Amino acid sequence: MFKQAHKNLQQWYRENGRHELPWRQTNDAYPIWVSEIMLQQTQVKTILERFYFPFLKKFPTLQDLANAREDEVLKQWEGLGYYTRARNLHKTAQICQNKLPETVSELVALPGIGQSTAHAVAAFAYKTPVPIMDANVKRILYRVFGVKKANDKALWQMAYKLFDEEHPFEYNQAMMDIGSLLCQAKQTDCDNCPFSDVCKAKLDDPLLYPEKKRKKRVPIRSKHIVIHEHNNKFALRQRETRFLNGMWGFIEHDEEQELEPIGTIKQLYSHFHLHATIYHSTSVVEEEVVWYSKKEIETLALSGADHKAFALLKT
DNA sequence: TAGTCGTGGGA
DNA sequence: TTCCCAAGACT
Repeated sequence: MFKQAHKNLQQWYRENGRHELPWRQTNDAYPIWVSEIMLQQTQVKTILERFYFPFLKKFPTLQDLANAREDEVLKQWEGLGYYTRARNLHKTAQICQNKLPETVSELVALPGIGQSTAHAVAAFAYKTPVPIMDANVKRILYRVFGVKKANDKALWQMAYKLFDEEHPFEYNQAMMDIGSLLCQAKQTDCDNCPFSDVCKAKLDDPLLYPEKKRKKRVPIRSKHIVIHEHNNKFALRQRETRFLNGMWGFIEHDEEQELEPIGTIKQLYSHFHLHATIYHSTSVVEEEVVWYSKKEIETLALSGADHKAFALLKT
């Protein structure tokens, strides 16, 4: 059915694929898995420039990661966001120890590995002949099949229909690259696309596929963050909440404080916007806290908002 | 199933 | 500025 398209795709991939991506330069499942977790909801550029190499330098092997403390893993993840990814990465390393499993069913049972990542690891690390599914692939599927709306089940069915069982590894890598380079969310290059002859959306307007769901505005939440200082040390707590779990931060209040603010910060999260007023205090702290020097704080994993707050104090 | 979970790139 | 959205998982 897609024989000619598959042939076009193989040639396109040989000539235009992103072969230089570092996680394509290895057969080791460990760095491939790390890259897949990092790349969840995160752009390639960000991972490539700031996180992939430092993380692997700090934890070169699966065992090194398993033997690390969770605090160390979170520190390496600092600034990347979705910190549950880091804690699940650590958990999975401790479960597997020597080697990541090869099958989709075993992989998907591990913390932080869903259907999408399980297929990606199986396909890229172990060359298992299964199709992958991610934002790039989804966009191509919507367009090739001319579908504006679909659930996961329908998308997986389309993925298996379009799949090239003869050259699964190259096909999957190519799908990522076509989605990233040609079949983008807001821009297409249909003239150079291997699916040009079979794409249904090309007959219409590709940018109308998939249908955009209008987002709801996120609420603004106000907080009051107090940086307590005593003997050149600062009061921090390690969060035990679901939000930013495991991350260190200064003392937060919902209510306005009887202090002179040193400034305000804004932090944009996915589901709310934070407007925080920052205070500096030398009075006693009633909450249970840990006191750290400025140098010690640099070794802790802090969220973006806490970094902004602390920066206000230092200037 | 819809909400929760971070941050930054780019238009 | 404001918005979308990027190699999703979990509840």
